[in-house]
Formats: sequence, structure tokens, C-alpha cells
Amino acid sequence: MTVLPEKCSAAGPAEDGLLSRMALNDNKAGMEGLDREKINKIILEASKGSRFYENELKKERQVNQRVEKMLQQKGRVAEEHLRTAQVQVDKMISELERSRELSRVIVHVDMDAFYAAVEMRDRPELKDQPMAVGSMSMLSTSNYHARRFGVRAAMPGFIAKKLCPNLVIVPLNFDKYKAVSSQVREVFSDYDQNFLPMSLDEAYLDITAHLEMRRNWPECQRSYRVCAETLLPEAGEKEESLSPVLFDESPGTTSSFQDPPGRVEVFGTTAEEAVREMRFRIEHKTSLTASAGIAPNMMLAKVCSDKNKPNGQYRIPPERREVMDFILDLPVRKVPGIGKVTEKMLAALGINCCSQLGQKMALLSLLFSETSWHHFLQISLGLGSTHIVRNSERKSMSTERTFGEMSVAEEQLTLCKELCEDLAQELLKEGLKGKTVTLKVKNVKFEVKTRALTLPYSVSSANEIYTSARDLLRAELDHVSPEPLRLRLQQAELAGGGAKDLCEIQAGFVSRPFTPPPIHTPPTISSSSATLKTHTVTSTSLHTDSVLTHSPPCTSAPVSLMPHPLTCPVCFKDMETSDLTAFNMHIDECLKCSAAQKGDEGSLSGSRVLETVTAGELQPAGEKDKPGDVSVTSGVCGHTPLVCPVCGQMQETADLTTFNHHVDECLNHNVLLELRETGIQTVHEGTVSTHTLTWFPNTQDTR
DNA sequence: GGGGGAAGGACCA
DNA sequence: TTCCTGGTCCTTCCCCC
Repeated sequence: MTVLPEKCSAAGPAEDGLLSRMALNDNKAGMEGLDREKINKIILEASKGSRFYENELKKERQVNQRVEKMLQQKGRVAEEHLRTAQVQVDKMISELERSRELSRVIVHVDMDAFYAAVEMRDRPELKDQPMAVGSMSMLSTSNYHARRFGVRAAMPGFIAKKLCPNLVIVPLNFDKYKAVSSQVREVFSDYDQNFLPMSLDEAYLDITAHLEMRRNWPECQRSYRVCAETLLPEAGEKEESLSPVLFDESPGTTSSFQDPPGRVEVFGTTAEEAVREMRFRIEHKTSLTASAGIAPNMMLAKVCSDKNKPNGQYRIPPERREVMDFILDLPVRKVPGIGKVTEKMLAALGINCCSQLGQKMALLSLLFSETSWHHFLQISLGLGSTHIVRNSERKSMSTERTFGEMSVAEEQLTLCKELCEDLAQELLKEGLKGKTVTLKVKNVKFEVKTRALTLPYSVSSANEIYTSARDLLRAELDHVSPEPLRLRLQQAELAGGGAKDLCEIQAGFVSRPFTPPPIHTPPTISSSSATLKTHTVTSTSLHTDSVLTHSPPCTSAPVSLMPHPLTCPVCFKDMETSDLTAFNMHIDECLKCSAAQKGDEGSLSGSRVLETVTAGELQPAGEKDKPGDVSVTSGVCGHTPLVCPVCGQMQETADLTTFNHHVDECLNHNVLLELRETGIQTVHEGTVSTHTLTWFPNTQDTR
């Protein structure tokens, strides 16, 4: 067995190894100089013996095995290999150096202890005591008083209580945080309209253009009057009631509000001054402080924003030497995208800070995947993305729920359905569809399993997703049968599953503006993968529907290229026109006619009802009475003969099973795939999915 | 050997 | 009293053509 280096505790007894995994992560502002030993002892005592602990132990062993395997590989690396690798690395370095860009001014802004700060602002009595936001099972964030006890985000509340018995835990109130976040974003947009929000409390901005303009601004355009009413929510308590996250001993505790009301604050034209102004405005608008990092790229800006937290900012000047100086002693763990596992792997190789990454790059290139070592190389050179891409596609969306042990299959299926409904609602909000349905379950031993199913078409409605998720769950139930499936978590996820990135949303027949989905990947990874990713195979995106128009990114073919006639999804008549506007108008007319005769619902016995809702989703009749929905039965317009939505041919049968069978046959002949290649495929796709999945009950759906 | 799906896992707040 | 989240994307493995 290979003995691990001193730095790495992996070879020690299980408990030592476990501590490295479960120990306090004090890599956060306000947590410097804590008594780690004491805190870790409390965490360990609170956790030991639990199933969670056992599972962590298991995961720890797996990571240790990875480390060991890597070290064995390292032992087999010959000098000759290293020399060859170094040549390749050097070549890569000179290429990267040639493309180094220092001209952009990228800012990362991060609100200080955001959720906690909002709560303290609204409940001043919380301001001077340790508090956290979340629940007994999990905390989302904590204030700086609580951090002094080792209480931090992602820590279970019951452990936090052991660390700090006086801790006040306030439940999450997302509506409130969203409202504050939108106020902050209003300020951001004055500096960069295309800023990239990463979460409610964090964003990247490129202020290069703003600085260009700002240079010519007169002083009055850069002056802000300290306004009495925003300053003084409670008369006479100015200092106390504002900037609640400020902590006496913390750096950067100088509040902008120390100035008397009525005083005019003038900001300069430099990047530092622009960012100081931005933070000043945020504080006046929300009574909350923000920290910021200014650097030539996103990776560095993110690291910088943490440097003078809370209520501070830090800038790396746009010079190579300055960047390299900054990187020199930067611990790898501070870099976004490097977590505890990667940190441990690197530590086993004697790499703890970024400069060491550079020194051992040849070895890293032999031990890690191409994507990984390219990423490390970028970090070691202080490189990152210099262009903020806001419209990159979201790749998946999921919703999950943790609960006490659940072992009854029926209850599990009911919960699964609820999750699919929640997910469908979220998808609807963003107008997204996807092909791959994934069910994730965690059993009472904390073992996680994921099961996925990729459909030949995109889905978005609760029923469609549930049909797949339910089958996946049943498969798991069968797998453990006759034992019960003992779960503590279920998750439903929908991912793109298709190679094509589709078009701007136009849900149903009503146009909706496209809202870019939030992006949560560390930007460094995104940026590096944009240029260096060579074998990522699952980066398929969720897509939005483009039913009747298309936007610039849409690659749809022009209407005239459509190989199939347009068939009205309501009356099933083939249209003589290929003009989409006229086609839309016809459908609107049909819908009106149908709505007027709504009483005729159910005239086609045995069918479910075809609906067109404002958002364009085709849903089963059970949900049709939502406001704004218009429901139509297939029989409403009196077209008893069934028209196949795939081939467009009228079917002689009135029997739904036979009809469904025909549609399935058509689909099997890849007609759908052909339709996807056409410009307005979603008209057909929507119709098809209605018939096969939603409109007429599929026999397998009735299980 | 490459493409793509499935499963597991890393990372973040 | 309470007893370790929720969300997203990346990597790896494996199968199929």
C-alpha cells in the first residue's frame, strides 16, 4: 500500500480521513482564526454513528482510493515521460500567453451574507446575535457573529446549535430575497446592461464600456447625495440600523453611511471608483453591503471579491506581473471550481497553492484528464474568461425533496408526481423542454442512485415527465422487491438530451420574452471548456419552443422549405397557406369556436381533451380550468374522422386505440425526426406529443 | 474509434 | 425536540454502430 504524503491525511485511520471530509470548511469570510480543533470535535461527536456519518466514511474511502491510484500512477511516470509532457505543456503555455487578454475590466459583486443580512435588516433585534437562515436540517447562510462559532452555510442546523447554543435560526423567505435582489440588479444594469447574475446575491459585470463613457462624464454625473430617508430608517439610530452585516473586527467595516445626510459624495472615473460607487448605491438602496472584485477576467474577479469581504473591494491591475504575483500564494481551494476532492488530490502531490500548480504541470498532464489539466494550467497562469456570456443555454433543471424515511410505494409515487408537477411549473416559467428525464433517489443509508430515460421527443408537462419518472421509480421498486425501497430523498430532473440548441421561446401561440436561465457553473470552467473542451458528450441543452416564429439563434428552415402541409391542431384541416401568421389566425378562430362550444366537451368518448393554454402547453383536461386556458375537444368542430398528426392522412377508423397505434407506427418511421429538421417542427411536435402522450390515453399510461 | 446515454460525483451557496 | 440540502454541470463508463 502506498503511503501518502504528510500533507494528505488519507492514509490515516478512518476517523482522521473522515475529519478531512467532514471537518469545518473555514474557507469563508469571517471565519479566520477559529478554534478548528474544538469545532471539529463537536461536529464529529454530533455526527458519529449516524447513517450519514457511515456514508461519509464510505465516500472518504473512495476518494482515498482515487488518491492512492493516482500516486501509484505517479510512481510509474518516468523522467522521459515528464520531459515529453513538459514540451507539450510549454507549447500550450506559449499559446495561452499569446492569447492573454488584459483589456477587459471584469467585476464580481457578491452581497455580504445575503439572506442573513436581509433578515437582520428587517429584524434589527437579530443584528447583534448569532443567527443563521435555514432550518434544523440545513442552513443556507449565517451572519458574522455565528461564523465566529464555526456556523456556516451548508451546515445542518442541529450541529450549528451544538456549536452555538444561542444561535437563532430564521426560516428562508425567498420572495423577500428576490425582491431585494431585483433592487440590486437595477444598480448593476447601470454599469453593464448585460451583467450575468449567478444567483440572487452574486453577479459578474463587464464595466469596460462603462469606464470608457465615464471618463468623459462631468462630476455631477458621478455625484450622489446621501439621502436622509434611506439613511435613517429609524431616527437617531443611523449607525446601528444600517449595514447590518458589518462586524467590528472585520476588514472593510467602514460604512458609506457614516457621512451626514445631505452630503454629496463624488466618485472618480477609475474602475475602483466606479465599483465603490456601485456598492455605495446598493447600500443606499437596500441598506445591505456588497463586496466586489475587479480583475481582467472572471476567475480572478471572483477570487478578488472574497479578498476584502465584507463590505470591501479588491482590484488586480491589468498587468501580467500583477496577475502572477496575485496567483503566487493563492491556495488552490480559493479558486472557484476546486473543491475538497480536487484539493485533496492536489495536496497528495504536494500542490497547495496556484504557483505549485504551474511547477508540476507536466506531471498533472500525465495524471489528470485533458479537461482537468487544461483547467489547472489556466489557473496557474491566472487566466479566465474575459467575456461574460449571458445567453448560454441552461442544461438541466431539477427539483428534489428530502423527507423522513418513506417506504410505501404508493406514497413514493405520489411524491414523484408532485415533484414532476413542480418541475413542470418551473419549466413552464422559463419556457423550456427537454428529452432526458432523470430520477434520483437517496435511500436511508444516504446512498444515491440516478436513473435516466431519454425520449425521442422533448417534453415539458407534468404528465409527460411523470410518465417517465414513474417508470424509473417502478423499476427501482422492482429491483429491491420484495424488500421495500426505503427512501429519504427523491429528485426529478429534465435535461436537454438533444444535440440541437433550439430557438427563442414562443410558447404556444403567444410570444413570450426570453429570460436567460441562471448559470451556476463556475465561470472558469465554462470559459476553459469553451475553448478546450474536447470530449464532453453530455452538454446538451434544454431548449425553448419556437412554434411559429424564430429568433436569430434559431436555425429553422424557412417556411417555404416545409415538406409537410400545415395541419390545424384543432380542426385538423390541412391549410392551403404556408404563411404562419395566417395559420395562427386560423387556429385562433378555431379555438374561439371551440371555446364557445365548450359544453360539448367529452363528445368524443374515451379521449382526453386537447388544450391550448396561453403558454402553449398541451395539457390533459383535468387541469383545463385554469384562468386563461381555452379548452377544446377534438369533437368540438365536428371533425369526427381522425387525422394523423404525423403523416397528415385522415384515418378511416374512429377507434382511438387503432388510431394511436397508427400514430405510433408513423413515429416509428422516423417521420418525427424528419419534422424536427424542418423549420417549424414544433407545430408538428406539439401535435404529435399531444396525440401520443397526452391527448389520447396511451395504454401503458393507465397502469 | 466516435457518438451518445446512463450513472456517479464534484462543486457551490 | 429537531439529527446533513437543493441545484447544476462535469466526468467516466459503457454500449452500439
